[in-house]
Amino acid sequence: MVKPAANADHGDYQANFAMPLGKRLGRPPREVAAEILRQIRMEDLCQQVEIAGPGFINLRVRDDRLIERLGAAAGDERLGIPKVDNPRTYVIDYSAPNVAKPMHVGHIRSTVIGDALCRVLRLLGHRVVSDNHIGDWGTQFGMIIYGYRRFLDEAAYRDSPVEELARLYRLVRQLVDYHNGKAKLPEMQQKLATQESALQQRKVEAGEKPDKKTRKTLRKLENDLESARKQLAEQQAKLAAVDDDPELSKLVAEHAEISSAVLAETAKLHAGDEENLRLWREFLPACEDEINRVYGRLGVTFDHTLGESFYNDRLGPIVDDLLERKIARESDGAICIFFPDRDVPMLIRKQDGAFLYATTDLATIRYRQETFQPDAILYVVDFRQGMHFEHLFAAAGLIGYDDLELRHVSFGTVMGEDGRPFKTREGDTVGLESLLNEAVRRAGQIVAANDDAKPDGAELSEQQRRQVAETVGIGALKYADLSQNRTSDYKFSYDKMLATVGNTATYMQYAYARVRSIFRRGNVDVDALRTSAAAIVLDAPAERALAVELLRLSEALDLTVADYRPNQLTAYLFELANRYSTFFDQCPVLKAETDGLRQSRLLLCDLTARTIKLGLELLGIDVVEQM
RNA sequence: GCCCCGGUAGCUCAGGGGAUAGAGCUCUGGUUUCCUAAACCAGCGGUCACAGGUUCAAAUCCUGUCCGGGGUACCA
Repeated sequence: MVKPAANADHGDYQANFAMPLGKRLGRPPREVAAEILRQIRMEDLCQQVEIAGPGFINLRVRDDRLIERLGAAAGDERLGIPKVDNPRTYVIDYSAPNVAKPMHVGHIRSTVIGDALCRVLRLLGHRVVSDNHIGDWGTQFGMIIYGYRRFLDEAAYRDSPVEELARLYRLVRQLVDYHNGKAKLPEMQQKLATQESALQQRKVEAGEKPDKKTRKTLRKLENDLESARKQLAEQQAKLAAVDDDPELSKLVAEHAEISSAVLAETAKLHAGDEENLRLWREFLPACEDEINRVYGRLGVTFDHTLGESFYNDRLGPIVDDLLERKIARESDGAICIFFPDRDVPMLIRKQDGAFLYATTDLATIRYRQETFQPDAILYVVDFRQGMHFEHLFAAAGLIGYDDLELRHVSFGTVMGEDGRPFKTREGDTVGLESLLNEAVRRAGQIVAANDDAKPDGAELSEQQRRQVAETVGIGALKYADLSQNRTSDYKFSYDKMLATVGNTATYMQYAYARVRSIFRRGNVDVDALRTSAAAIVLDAPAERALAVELLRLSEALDLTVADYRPNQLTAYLFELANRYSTFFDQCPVLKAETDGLRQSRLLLCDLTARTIKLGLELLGIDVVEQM
C-alpha cells in the first residue's frame, strides 16, 4: 500500500492506491486521494503530504518522529525491530550434503540461504527448527565399504580416516564410472547413429524449401545430435584417461564386476547385514566430523541432523499405509502415487523393493509433523528438483496435510566465469573447502595491501590480518551468493565477490570498520552515548537520508521473509552503507561544530554500525573492528 | 512431444502494474592541510528478445513467436 518513494523528490514514501480505487468508485483519483488524506489524517506522522500527478500520494515523514524512533532504537537491543504478532513454527531443510563425499560448490547456496532464512525468521519471533537432511545411507557407503575391503591403506586410515575414506570413495567411484560408461558406450553410439539417419531422412523429406515448422524441427534435431556427439566424445575421453593410466587400467580390469558389487554392499547395509552396519557406524562419525569442520568455518549450525538413515525404519510402514489407504498402488511392479492432473506418477518403491528419496521425503514430512507440528516446511533445494517437490507436495495433499505450508525455496545453478556450471579445468566439481581457502587467501592480500597503505602506517599484527582475512574471505563468499536473487543462476567470481567497491560484504565490513575507527579515535564511551538521550539533529540532507534508511531495517526484514529472499536484506544494507558513506564524507563527526552535533552524529554512527552488524549477522557474516 | 525457469546498459545483476527503468563494474571528469580515498560527487551508456492484447498506466499481467537453460516413473 505504502512503499518507499521511487524518487527522492517525491518524499520518503508514496502510496499509489488512489488511482485504482478512483477507477472502481468512478471518481477522479485526485479527489479520492484527497478524501483518503482527510480521513486518515497523516499530520501526526508526516510533515508534508501532497497529491501529485494523476493521484500519487507523496509522504514526507516529520523529523521529530524520525528523531523519536531513532532514540528508541538507540536504547534497544533489537534496534526497534518488532516481533511478529502471530509467531509460526518453521522447519527449514537446507544444506543436505552426501556425507561420504567432500562438500562442493553446489552446497554453498543451500547452506548459506537456508542459514540466513533461519536467522531472520528467528529474529522476527518465529520458532525455527533447522534440520540438515544429510545423505548418509546411499550408494556412496556401498562404495566406501567396497573400497575399504580391497584398497585400504591402513596407515593412512589410522592417520587421517576422513582423507583415506574420501580417497577410497573417489577411487571406487572412478572404477564404477568407468565400467558404467563403457557399458553405455554402444547404446550411445547406437543412439547417435539413429539420430543421424533420422536427421538425414527428415532433410530429404523436407525438400528444398522447408516451411518454418520443419526448419525448427530440423534445427532441434541438429542441436540434439550435436550434444549427443559431445557427450559421446566426453565419455570416450574419460575412458581413455583411465586406459592410459597403467595403474588404473589394471584396477579396472581386476574389478570388472564392481558396479553390481557396490550395489550389493549397499543392499546388504540396508538389509541390516551386521558387518556392513558395523563399518557404516565406524565411518559415519569421521564423515560427520568432515562436514562439521566446514560448517564450523562457515559458522552454520543445525538444530537437528536427521539424515536418510534416520528414516530407514519408517519407509516400509509408510508405503504400506499409503497402499492401504489407496493413495498409492502398484504399477509395473513399482509402487506409485498417481495424481489426477499429472501424467507422471511419483514412485515410492521400486520393482526390486528398494525405496526412493520420495519415500524418505514423505516419511520425513510425517515425522516432522508429529514431532514439531510446523506451520511451514521450507526446502532450500536447487530448482532442478522442482518437479520432485511438486509431486511431493501433491502427495502430501492427498495424504491430508492441509494446514501445512510446504514450500520449495529454489535457487539457480552456480556457474563458472565462462557461464557454464562451475567446474575445475579438468571438469571435476570444486571442493567447498578449496573455495574457502582461495577466498581467504585473496582476502589476505587485500587486507595486507590496505593495512600497509594506511597513512599512519600498518595497524594490524600478522595474527589479526589472518583473522580479518578469514572473516572477509568467507563473508565475501556468502554475501556474493545471498545478494543475488536466489532464483537466478549466478556466476562465481572471486574478483567480484572480493571487490572493495560495489555491493559486497567487503564494502559493508569496511563501512563498519570505519565507524568503529571513529569511536576508537574519539575515545567514545558507547554505553554512555546510548543512554545519554542526546538529541539527534537532522539538519544536513545526508543526516536525514541516513536516518530514514536506518529506520527501514524492519521493512527490509519483512520483505526478506515475504518470499524468502535474502537479497532484499543485502540490497537494504548496501543502500544503508552508501548513505553512510555520503554522510561520512559530508558530515564531520569528531570535529563537528558543536558538542551537541557531535553527540548526535556519534549516535547516527553507532546506529549505523549496529544495523550493519545485525544485518550481516542475519546473513551469517561477521564484522571486524579494524581492517 | 509435454512441463518449469529465464532473455533488462559493453559486462554482472536488481526491479516484477505506477511518475523520467535502477545499481555495481568498465569508461570520462572532479573532490583530500580534515574522523580509514577500500570513500564521495558528476557524466557517458537502454527497442526491458520480438509481435499482438488487457489497463487511466505494462519491463511487470495474458496470448503467440524466437533464443537459452532445466526437467520429463524405478538416481538424489
